[in-house]
Amino acid sequence: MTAVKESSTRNFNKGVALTSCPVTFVMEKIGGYWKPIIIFHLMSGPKRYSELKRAIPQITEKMLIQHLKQLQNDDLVHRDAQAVIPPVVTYSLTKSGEDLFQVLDSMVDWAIKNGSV
Amino acid sequence: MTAVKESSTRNFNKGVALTSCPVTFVMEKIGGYWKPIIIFHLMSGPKRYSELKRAIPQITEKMLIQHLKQLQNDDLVHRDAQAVIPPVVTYSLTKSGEDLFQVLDSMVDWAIKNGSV
DNA sequence: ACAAGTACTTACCCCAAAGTATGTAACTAT
DNA sequence: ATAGTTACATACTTTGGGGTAAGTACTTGT
Repeated sequence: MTAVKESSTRNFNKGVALTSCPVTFVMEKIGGYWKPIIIFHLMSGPKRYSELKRAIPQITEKMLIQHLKQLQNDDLVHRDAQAVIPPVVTYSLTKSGEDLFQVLDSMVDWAIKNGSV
Repeated sequence: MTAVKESSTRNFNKGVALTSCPVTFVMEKIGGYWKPIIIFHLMSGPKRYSELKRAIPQITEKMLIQHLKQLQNDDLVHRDAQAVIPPVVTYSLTKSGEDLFQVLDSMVDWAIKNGSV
């Protein structure tokens, strides 16, 4: 157990910045490499786990379920599992998840304007 | 020198995903804890280094200049230094930086709607 | 003489995110 | 019998972002 100072900036952020800065709030939800990509693929409709895997070949299975779980916890993605064998698990965006379209869209706009692709 | 496998997902991303996914492109520019906050503070006009420091008390000086440098390299922020003593260095948003307003704004919208603050 | 302010720089540490590799349960098709 | 499919789980390692602490050069105020 390595102690973390009570007064560290990290702790301060966890308590204050994350809840008071809306942009950081969003980053916490869709930040990282894979989340926006997963969300993007779910924008075109619900997908099975294996479909997502094929749609994003570079992602490892660990990263895929890990992020799907986090997205569920953040109520951006809904998981529907059918109790059949082989299992059929379908992921879809929640209302909050769908609402992210505006955010991703403005990002794409900016990227196009500013030298990407 | 620890070798990194040629075929690692990371390398693949550096070469492909970063340039082909606009959202990831944006994340690379404004991702992380401090960049959006710094940009936010520059939205209200040019600021001196020390002004930024006072405006964001939790940030360390190392993080502040580090990110200011990265923002310069990404052409989001402009640095203006006057050769006087004590030094006067002013940071301001470039056109690209100002254009980020739409992106940050849509993030704030979403955050308000979805349970932050 | 020396503290204080300005805009940094440098060395070092820590941890969480990301990646690698492998295993599992339950069934189906050959 | 055994290979394949589906949707995961788990142990281990790496790496980069972020943090701490301290120092620098130059000048002004007391």
